[in-house]
Amino acid sequence: MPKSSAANKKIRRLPGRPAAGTLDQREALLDAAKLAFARHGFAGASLRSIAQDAHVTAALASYYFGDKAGLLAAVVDHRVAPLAHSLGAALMAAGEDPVVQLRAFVQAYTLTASRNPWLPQLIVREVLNEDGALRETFAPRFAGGMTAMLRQVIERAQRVGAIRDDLDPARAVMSLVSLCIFPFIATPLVSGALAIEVSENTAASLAAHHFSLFMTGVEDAR
Amino acid sequence: MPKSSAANKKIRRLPGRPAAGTLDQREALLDAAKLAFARHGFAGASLRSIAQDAHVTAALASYYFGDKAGLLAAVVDHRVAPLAHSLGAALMAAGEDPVVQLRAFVQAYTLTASRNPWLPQLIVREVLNEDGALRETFAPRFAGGMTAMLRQVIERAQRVGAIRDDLDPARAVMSLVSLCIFPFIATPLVSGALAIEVSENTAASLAAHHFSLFMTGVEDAR
DNA sequence: TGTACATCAGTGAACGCGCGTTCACTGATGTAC
DNA sequence: TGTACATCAGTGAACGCGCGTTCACTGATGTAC
Repeated sequence: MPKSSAANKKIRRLPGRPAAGTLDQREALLDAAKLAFARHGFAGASLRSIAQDAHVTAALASYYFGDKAGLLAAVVDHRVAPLAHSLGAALMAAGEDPVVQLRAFVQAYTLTASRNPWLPQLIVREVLNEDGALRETFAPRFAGGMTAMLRQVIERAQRVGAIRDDLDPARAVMSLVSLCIFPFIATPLVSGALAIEVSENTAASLAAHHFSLFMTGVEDAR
Repeated sequence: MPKSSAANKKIRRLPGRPAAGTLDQREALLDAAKLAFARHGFAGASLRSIAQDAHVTAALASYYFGDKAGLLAAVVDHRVAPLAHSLGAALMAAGEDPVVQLRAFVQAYTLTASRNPWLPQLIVREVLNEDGALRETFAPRFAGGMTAMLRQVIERAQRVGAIRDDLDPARAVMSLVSLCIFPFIATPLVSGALAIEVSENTAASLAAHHFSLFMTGVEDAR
């Protein structure tokens, strides 16, 4: 009769088919992977360390996701995509007024990023990578749609007279996105040298700062 | 008599002490390393591929710089530091008027970054890394000093009445830096989805956009 | 209800590979005479 | 000026290591009877 040896320092599963309902190991892997990829990059994060964080075997990652690239793709599908879609939804749900839409986007993004700091870090890291798998996957899938939406909103704001119409709308989108994203990827600079608190508590205040700086800098003074 | 075999496909040095004056192999290694680290990250760039780019043996990198971390440190010392110092100098040389100083900084940074796109990419990458060697090296050495200088200039602008004094100066620095740096690290987004040209040709125009957006967004409307 | 068995989720050990690093060695250079 | 030799910049092959991945195997589960 096999007996779980309590003498073992490590708690480890017995071989053989495990009890049902333990299938959230897949979720644990995705969570550990999203954090590790954001912290150390795709190349710098090893499957063994990710598996260890998830209390799981490294072989399980290959078993579930095929290979390391498949794990990254799954992180994008099941962790990044839902958040990206919810940002689009927040912009859409804000009504017709383009200024209100922009404020809603900035608020939604800032809150999401403060709750999930790994998100902008993972994206920037992998979009930065010239050979990054995400570069061909992510940019067209999310960044493309998101920036296109923002661009339309800004062009509408220009037509309505809320934003100077001599401003290049693409550059306006770029600047808005810069203001929103950068504080979350420059953490050591922001919370270190500048001593700014970036957290869920300060998210509303930070969003207000970014939105008002952008809108004032951009508004039609006529 | 040893004869350089012209039949070899690869042009390779003969063993033994080489002719004098070929010592720019060190420089070639630093240039190849700065590009590789910026493109693939510290973990993702191999010494063998860097050495190949520099037309040099991998063993030479260890011979010159001790180890891989030493190569990164040398890149910081001999490639990053001069550019960082020249930015500080540009700000200092701009006189007393804080608004003029800020414009000078934005112009100098934008021109430098458009000429050396690897610079912001390398910095963001390694400062992003939780275990990055640069995180403890770079942030205190450059980012700290640079943000402290900008902060002083902005506080002076507030005293002079050029910037609203209800604005948190640290947040103002963060936003200015966000506007300047982000466009150079989000290349696939900026030159892809947004179709914005970021190059030495457009640097002046881009700098003007960032400076005017920032100053208008931030100025004292009294 | 009890027993026999096919299924298959997950394992653990091993695989080859590319990595950073080391080191005995090479031979043109610069110096001593 | 010519020769002998110590120096040392750089090499190439080898090192051990950790990586991603594979695969024969395990045994609880769910099903058939």
